[in-house]
Order: sequence, then C-alpha cells, then structure tokens
Amino acid sequence: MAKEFKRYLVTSALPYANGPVHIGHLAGVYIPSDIYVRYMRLKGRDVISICGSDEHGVPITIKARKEGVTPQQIVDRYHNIIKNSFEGLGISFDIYSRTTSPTHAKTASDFFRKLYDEGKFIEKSSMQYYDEEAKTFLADRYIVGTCPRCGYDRAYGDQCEKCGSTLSPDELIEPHSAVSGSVPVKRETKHWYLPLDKYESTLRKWILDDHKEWRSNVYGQCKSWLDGGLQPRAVSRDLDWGIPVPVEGAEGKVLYVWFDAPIGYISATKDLTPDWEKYWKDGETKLVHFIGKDNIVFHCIVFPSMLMAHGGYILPDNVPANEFLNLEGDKISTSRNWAIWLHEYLEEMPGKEDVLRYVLCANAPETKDNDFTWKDYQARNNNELVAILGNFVNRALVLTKKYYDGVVPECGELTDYDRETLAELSTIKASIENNIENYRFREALKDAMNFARIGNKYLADTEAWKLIKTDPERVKTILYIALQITANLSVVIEPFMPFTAGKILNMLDMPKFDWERIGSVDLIPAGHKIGEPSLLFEKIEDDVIQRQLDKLEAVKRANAAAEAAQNIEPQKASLSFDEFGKADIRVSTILAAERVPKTKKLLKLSIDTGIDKREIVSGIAEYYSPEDLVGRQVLVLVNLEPREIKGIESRGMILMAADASGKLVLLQPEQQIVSGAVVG
RNA sequence: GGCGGGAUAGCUCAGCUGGUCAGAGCGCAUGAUUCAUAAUCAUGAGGUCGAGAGUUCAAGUCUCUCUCCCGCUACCA
Repeated sequence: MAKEFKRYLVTSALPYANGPVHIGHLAGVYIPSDIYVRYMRLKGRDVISICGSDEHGVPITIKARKEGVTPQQIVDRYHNIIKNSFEGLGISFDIYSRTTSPTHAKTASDFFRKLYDEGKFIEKSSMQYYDEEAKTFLADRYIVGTCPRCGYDRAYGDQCEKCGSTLSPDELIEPHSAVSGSVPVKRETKHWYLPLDKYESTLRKWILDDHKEWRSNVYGQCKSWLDGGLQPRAVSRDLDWGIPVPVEGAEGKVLYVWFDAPIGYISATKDLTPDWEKYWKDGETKLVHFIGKDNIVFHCIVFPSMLMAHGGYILPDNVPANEFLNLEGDKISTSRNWAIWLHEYLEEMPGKEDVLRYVLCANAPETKDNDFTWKDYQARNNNELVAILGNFVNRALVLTKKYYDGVVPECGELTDYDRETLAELSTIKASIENNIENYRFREALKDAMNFARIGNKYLADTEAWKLIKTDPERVKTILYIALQITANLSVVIEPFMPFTAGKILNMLDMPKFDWERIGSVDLIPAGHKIGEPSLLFEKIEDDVIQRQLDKLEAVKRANAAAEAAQNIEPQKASLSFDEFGKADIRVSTILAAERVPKTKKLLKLSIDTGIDKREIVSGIAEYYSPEDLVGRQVLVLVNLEPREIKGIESRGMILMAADASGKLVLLQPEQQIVSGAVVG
C-alpha cells in the first residue's frame, strides 16, 4: 500500500491576486504544505514545492475598473505583497510564479491547443449578453440590475450582494451593463466545453475505489459530485483579460480561469527546472495538492479530467484539503476586512513568525472549521512556546554555560534512565513521520513539542543543580544528554518553526542536521564550544493582545457604519396619491400560527382582518416563533393578489421592516385597535 | 427540504478496519522543586462519547430516526 515514490511534487493552491494573504489561507494551505516539504527536504527526498499567483479572471478586472487602474497593476501589486509576505513567514516554495508569466501563456495555450486539435472539446453556441457600446460580451458579474427577490437595484448578474440570492442575468429587472451602462442585448457566442462526463467512470474508479484513504471531506464531496453526474464544463470566456483562446476566429475569448490556473502549476515547474517533465509525467512521482475545501472539486475532478484529456500526466496521489478558519467567532472575509493579513502581522509582530506558524498549525482546521482567537494565540505562546520549548532550551544552555563555560562536557557511562529517555526520541520520530506523511500536522507538531517536554522532565528528574555538589562527574553526562536533546529538537521543529530551529543551531553553533540523525546521542561533540544563549520566545503581555482585539473591534464598527450607510435604500420613484390609495392596509390580529412543514423560513398565519378570517404565508420563521405571534396585531396588505406558496394559498402580505442584514421586524399599532382598522 | 462535513472532559482536539477507547494538550486543584522567561516536575478532579432505537456475546466505533452547528443549494408576496 505505502508505495515508495522516487520524488515528490507538491503544489499549494494559487492565491488569487486580488487581495493579500490572510491567516485562513495560511492555516488551510500554506503552512501544512510548507511543513510537508520542509520535512521531505530534511529526509533528503527529491521534492519541489510549487506555487504562484493566480492573476486572471473577472474579479480582478472588476477591481481594476473600480480603482481606475489596469488589471496588470492590480496583479502586480498583490503578487508582490503575497510573494514578500510568504517569504517573510518562511514559506519555502521552490518557485513562486504567476499566471501572467510568458511561460504560462505558452503552456496553457499549448495545452488548450492540443486538446482542441485532438477533438477533446465540445463546441457550443449560446446566447449571452453583449454590450454594443463597449463591444464586448458581458460576464454575469458585469451585468447589474434590480434583484427580483429583494428589490436591491445594484444586484449583479450572478448574485445579489444584499440578500445573498444566487441569480442569473435573465432574472434581473432592468439589466444594464456595468461597463458602459447601456442595455445589453443577447448575442450568440461560441464556447468550448470539456466533457467531464467522458472521464466519469475513470474518475470514479480512481477516487472512489483507489483512494479511500483521502480525507472524508474530500472523498465525500467527490462522491457527491460523481453520483450527481458530471456535466460538460466551459473552458473559455468572453473577456479581454487572460490567455487568448489559441484558435482561429476566437478573438475576444480567453481561457476560463479555472482551466488556466491549475496549468499554472505546470508552467511554474517549467520555470523552475528544465527537468519538469519527470515531476509531472513519471509514475514514480507523488503529486500532492494542498488546497482549501472550496477547491476540492477543481483539484479532484476538473483538473484531473484535463490531465487525462491531455494524456501523459500523472494524477494527484492525495489532495489534503483543509476546512476553514474563523477569526474570533466570525467568518474570515476579505471584503469585510475581517481577517489578519499576513503582511500586516509581519510588520506588527516582528520576530513572531514562528509563533503564528505554531498557532496556526496547532489549531489547523484539519477535520472541521476552527476558530482563531488572539487569546488562544497568547496562551499558546506563553504556556507552550515560552514555558515548554523556550524554557527547556534555555535551561540546557544556561547550565552548560554556568558549569562548563559553554563547552560541551564529556559523556560518561549512560544509566538505564538515560537510555530510556533517548529511546523515546526515536519512538517519537517514527510517530512524527507517520503523522506528517498522512497529513496530520497538528498531531505531528504535538509530537515534536514532546521533545522539549522530555527534556524538561529529564532535567527535573536528574537534578543536575544538586548533583553538581556531590557528583560532578555525573552532571557532565546529564548536560551532555540535555544538549543532545536540544540538538535533536532543532531538527524536529524545523518543518514547523524554521526560524526557531535556526536560532537553536545558532546558539549551539552547529550546522543543520539531517532528519535521520534524530535519536542520535552524538550530534554535538564533547569539547565543542556553544554560542551565547538567548531567549527563543518572549511572553506576550495582555496589552499587545488587546491592541489586536481593538483593531478588530474597529473593523467591526467600521463595517457596521458602512453597512448602515450603504444599505439605506434610495427613495423609490414617486407615486400618485391615487396609486397609493389602491393599497388596502388593515390592522389585523393573528389568531394562530404554525410552521410550514419542510421549510426554514415560512410560517402559516391565520389572521382576522376585520373583513374576514384568512391565511397568509410569511417568511418570518427565523425571527418569530409561532407562540410569540398569537394574539398580536399587525399590519396587512389585504388586497394583494393571492399567491400559492408551498401549496397554501396566501392571501395578503404582513408588513415588515427589513434591515440590511435581512432581519425582519413586525409593525404593530402603537395601541390596541379594532381589527379591520384602515391604515393610510 | 436536498447534498457534503461536524457534534467526545471547562477550552482545542485524538480515537483507523467494533472487544485496555474512555484519551492528549491547555486550563484547574494539590504536592515537589529552584538550573530556567514565577518558567519546571509529579499527582488528581472532570465526560452516561449530541438524543433515541436497532444489530452484536461486545458500539464514540456499524444501521435507522431525530436535534443542533458549518458550507453549498431550494423555498422566502
């Protein structure tokens, strides 16, 4: 089962270059992948780590338009921020490329062309919106209109940001182009589709039969897709930002970003090494994609289908997708600025790269969504990094300094206890290997920290500071071993905390050790003079944490203010008195209320309108429970045309006030009044 | 409602193919200790493993039903 591979090709999801990288990205993708490749390198394996910016696609063009700059300027800006911040955190890609590179343009173009020439695509024409003024087809997001659900007048063709409904451009009321403002017309356009259904049976066997070891979230989602039946998927778009479709008569068309981006892994590899083919096309290579859960389908279904269609490429051996990380209880959101941005963290918390790496790995969302809190960050730093890891190293070095002036003492006869302690290191080594190779990084990190725990225990049990007075010979052996444990520690923590590993080696004045030497008792020779001890980690005080919390609090307030300001709907078109008079609004009393079965939001209300008793279905179940409503007076538009909802005829509409978040509040008369009283 | 994931000690999580699986780290309590950033070491309290039913000699571990949380999706005049 555990096949031995000759080499490893590790990819990390390409960050989309319309914003910086935040802790969610790190915990989900980049820290796990970096641990994996650093470990492989220490093992001496042939491994390369590939990443780069994903720089095409509609959102980047929209952002550019909004800011009045070119898409190229947008991607240049974020590519640099992202690349630099990754370096700052010690994420050790062998190459960090970008999909606007010339190599990529050629690679992606050739890839497409080969599939095209071999008839692997389906050509299909369809009617799409076209902006005659700007002479361009419009992506769904470029069409703006009034949301048919909530009436918001700036809804996009794919989604209404106000009520969250998923839309199609056809549903928009009064659609117009976001580019020129003109009314778009439908025009025929041709696109190419990759028939995923052709690869369904192969995918099914490959994933469902041969990769049962994949994480349940990944396996489950793939199964769900495969069971639902795969559909041909468009691989081109009408857009002027991207890789041109390399086919005659395809002017104005580019590769769809999801076709383009994964090929970026291949082109980045080409930029890295002329030997790229052995990594992509040799069955002895193990390909691993590190991604977040939002990317599962593309890396497990779409990209493999592309690779199969092309032929000659290997498929991923595993796709360890993480779930999402929340921040202080709320979803991380780029648009709401609810995030800890890596580049800001590096500036505000200098020297604390490994603290972030440690916390994000220890609390990584490997099996379910997790929460990052500053309080937890502080606790893990103070109670684990400072108290256990930093403290042990400091004890060992300070004692050596004190007793032997920093010269590693001779090792005498080992006691059984010494031997048992050292044996534990080898046991843990095996456990770490097993955990990392099975993508259980938080567990592996816990193992690594046990080296420091063992060290602390060893020092406490042997009590060198007492023996120094009675048995100084024995103390030499004790400190010799304590120093060897320290050296061992520098190796095991390197994948997780490379900066700290480097500091330890620096203090020991020793070069880096290979992974396989873990468990050895002779990493540092007797007689070697160690360097000056200094602290590896510092306690983080409350005020530092409070400052970060205040910063987040300010974001929250700013969001609330912006939302309130932005979401007050503009006044609607004016209305004549007669028109208003047609609306018949009455005070009514709720007689009974019950949930409509099989719905989340609907209540069936029996009401007394004064005119009659009738039933109304209303979408307020999330805000009011049936018991709360009985006996209440509300305002009802009674002469609204009846409408059937969930098989119930609803006659009228309960009037409610709604805020930007969609929260609903009933309106009721300020005093009790007879049912049927006219409102107007 | 549909699909997927999750629900295990105060907190964050391990528990693979059913039989030392009732665990770890942090927190907490008590004791020990002083080489060390009041840092460490030992011991202990703590959970009817979301609820109910079933299969089995035996179930966090398998089956069914239900509840709650997250994501996508549907309904929401």
